[in-house]
This record gives sequence, C-alpha cells and structure tokens, in this order.
Amino acid sequence: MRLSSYFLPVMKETPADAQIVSHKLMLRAGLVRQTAAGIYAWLPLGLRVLRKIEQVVREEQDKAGAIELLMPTIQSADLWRQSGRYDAYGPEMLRFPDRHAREMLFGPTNEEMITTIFRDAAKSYRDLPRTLYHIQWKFRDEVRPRFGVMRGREFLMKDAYSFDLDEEGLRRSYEAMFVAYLRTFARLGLQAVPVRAPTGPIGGDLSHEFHILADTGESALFYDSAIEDISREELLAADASTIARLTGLYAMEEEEHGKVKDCPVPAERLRSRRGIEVGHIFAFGTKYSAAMGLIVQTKEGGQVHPQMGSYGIGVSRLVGGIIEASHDENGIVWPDGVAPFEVGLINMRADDPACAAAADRLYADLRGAGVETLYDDRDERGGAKFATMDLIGLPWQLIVGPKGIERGVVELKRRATGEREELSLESALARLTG
RNA sequence: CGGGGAGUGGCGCAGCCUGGUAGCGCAUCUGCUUUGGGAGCAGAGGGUCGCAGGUUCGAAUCCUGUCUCCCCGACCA
Repeated sequence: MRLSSYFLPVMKETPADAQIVSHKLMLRAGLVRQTAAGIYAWLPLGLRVLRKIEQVVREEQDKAGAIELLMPTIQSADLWRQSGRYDAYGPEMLRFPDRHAREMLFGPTNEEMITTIFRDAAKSYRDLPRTLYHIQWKFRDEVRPRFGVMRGREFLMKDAYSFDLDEEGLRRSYEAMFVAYLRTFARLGLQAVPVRAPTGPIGGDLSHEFHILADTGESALFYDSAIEDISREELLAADASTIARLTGLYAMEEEEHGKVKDCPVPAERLRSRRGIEVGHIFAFGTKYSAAMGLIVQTKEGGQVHPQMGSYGIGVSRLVGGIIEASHDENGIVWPDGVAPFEVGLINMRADDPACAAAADRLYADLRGAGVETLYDDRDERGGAKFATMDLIGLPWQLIVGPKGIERGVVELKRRATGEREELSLESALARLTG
C-alpha cells in the first residue's frame, strides 16, 4: 500500500478524551475513531490489526476442533425468555421493538441461540461432541464504558460453545479450549495468566479467566512467579500437561486472593501485577441444555441433556491490550503476526529520482514476494516519516535514502529494539522475504 | 446509578469572572527555500462558540432547560 493514497489519519497531539496509553495511541495512529460512548469505527489500519488477531484466534479454534458458524447480532426476546435470562439480564442488554412492536435485542452473548440451533439439529450421541464458535459483534450497554476499545459497549468477541455427552467429555472440551487459549495468546506475543475464576451468574463449577499482564489493567492479580518461567515455546506447543502445570500454580484475582488464609506461595515468589481480562472460559453443565430442552439419545437408548461450556475471547479488547503490553514513548510496537503491515518502506527523498526508483523497485519486489508493505512515498521530510512509522509500530522499517543509494545500501530497522543495519538492496530483500 | 469535570475550525487550547463584530499553536492549501528524526519564511482557507429558550440595544460570555463526552466508584470479553 502506498501511503500517499492510503487513508491513515495520524495525529501529533492526543485528543483530550483519551486517558490510557492504548486509547491515545489508537487514536493517534489512526486505528479507530470514537462515534459514541463505547462505540468505535475501525479505520483501515485498525481493521487490519483486528483481522490479524481474528485470524490467529480462528486458526487456533479450528486447530482445537471447533467449527465456525455465524449467528446474527439481533435476537428476539422470546428466545431469551426460554432460558429465563430475558428478565435476569438487566439493563446491560440493549432492547428495542421492531416495526411490528416485537421485542428484539442486540445480543450480548449467544448461549440461548446456539443451544436452540444445536437442539433442533442434534438428536443422537453421534452428534456429540461438538464445539461451535463464531467471531461476531456484541453489544453490552455498560454502565460506564471507558478506556477506548478496552471496555467498549460494542465489541468483537469470539465465543465458542461446547456440547458433550457427559462431564468427562465436557472436561476434555474445556481443556481443548484451554490449550487453544494458551496458544492463541502466545502467538499474539502476550504473556497470559490463567486465573481460576468465581463462576458468578452464569453458573457451573469450572471457570478460568485469562489475563494479560499490563500496568494499566483493570484487575489486580497475585500469582506464583513460576508462571513466568513457562516459555513461549512451551505455550505454543501447549497440551494437557501444560494445563496441569499452569493450574497447579497459584494465581488469583485480588478479591479471591484476599479470602485466602494461608497463601501457599512463598513471599519471594508471589507476584502482584495488574492484568487485562481478555479471555474467559466456563463449564456450566446442563444449565442451558435443560432450560432450552436440548436432549440427545444415548447409545443405550436413554436421554440426556448435553453438558455445555462457553469460551470467550475479547478480540477488539485484545487490540488495546496488545498495545498496553507493547509500546514505547514513540508509539506502538506491534508483535509480529499482529502488525497491520509487516514492513514500512520509507523513501527519504521522494524528489530524488535514483532514490525513488530504488524504493519503487523494493516495493514491487516486496509485494511480489507477498510481504505486506506500507510504502511511505509521500513528499514529506524524513523526520516526519520516521515519526509516523514509529507511531504506527510496524515491525520492520526499510529506509531508502539518497546517501545510501549512492553506496548501494539501504537501512533495515527493527522497531522493537531500534537496531539498525545497513544492507545491500538484495540482502535486505532476502531478509524480509526469507 | 452516585460523585466530579468538560463541550469554542480536523486536533490541542485561550477568551467567559468584569457582555461590545472570535483568537493562538498544530494540521490543511499556495509559493519560495529546505531535505536522515514531526523544517523555515511569506500568504490563504476553514468556526452561526453542543442544542433550545430567556435577559439585553447587543450574548461564546449572564440566566433556565436539555443533550453529549470524559474521569472516580459498584459490574464485565
């Protein structure tokens, strides 16, 4: 993409409404614009990040055996009356009538809907186990939206729902999602801490929250520092033993930690950090299958309500969360795999024919090699281009200047470390396409 | 929902107390000079001051109402 014809409205100054660093940077870097309290438009660069995260989440869900579908955002009140949650949910649910005065709502979650869909199709133990998921916009009319996309009212969520014949099956489905979550967050370059969660109103007895560590997080966590010793490689290859190891280590949210009389973690290993909740998994048994009349026939000819679980990841929240966890004074530092473009190609002198020709050729070669490249071909001074590139945080900057071109070299800069290296055009290309 | 703060060109702000034809920085446009870390000079465009009502000869400014946004607390991906 040529920056001269892209839509990237960056700001030098921070809008007064933004308080936390991720919100400030998302506005400044032209990722989002606010349109109402807790509601955001995703600009081109922000959308690319959102899609990248979504894709990592999707790949790991698929790998875990979950099957993607897509349910609507608008649901009917009658559906929610079947589970009794229409009255129970409260003002966080946005309700409105359609033209025929039917009571509708903008879905805050999809347990009821997926349960009826599955109920009407699955009749036999042969139809189990299944885990279905979708990545879809939710609306929760938060009392107090804040911190940009971290606590928006409209947000993109991956929600998965598992159906199993018995509790043993549910445990397996739950673990499969647990593994998928560990891998997902590791792939996103995040250190995630699974915290055993009080199950709250959704019910059930098995539930974990996944928090990513960031100083501006809304939750206070206490955990065994041994959790930090688990390497990214191990998390990327997570399996049931990883879960056993992780869940064997102490990790609590402040409130729960406060109730603990004798903390088993020695003081020197007890970490107190802040976290952002980006995932939450529940096993809640037959709560919805019973309420919604989901029944399957067993091999022996009996009838059972399937055991269910639900598994959420806040996809749009992750955009803010990743920035909270990865930025510096100059702007965002995107982890590889999440960045909106892999390479920012800077032509230092748009008016220098040799320089422009070299940059044009590099751009064509990078594109030809399938490297996502944002090419700053604008007629701006170098300083402005550096500042913009640092702000938007692409992992690699490839700098083409007239002095270097005379000597046949370009400069490759790693955003995360600031390391720079002079390379011939060929070896720079080889590095970025390799 | 309780408490606090704020609405003035795209962004950041001043002006309001003490009414008198709306100003600064950044950004934008034009020209010239510049060109490896957000350039300089000269010129230009852009705002019925959130909205409605009132007071007044006259309202961004005073009064009333209303809407919106932000922050702190209780809840959540």
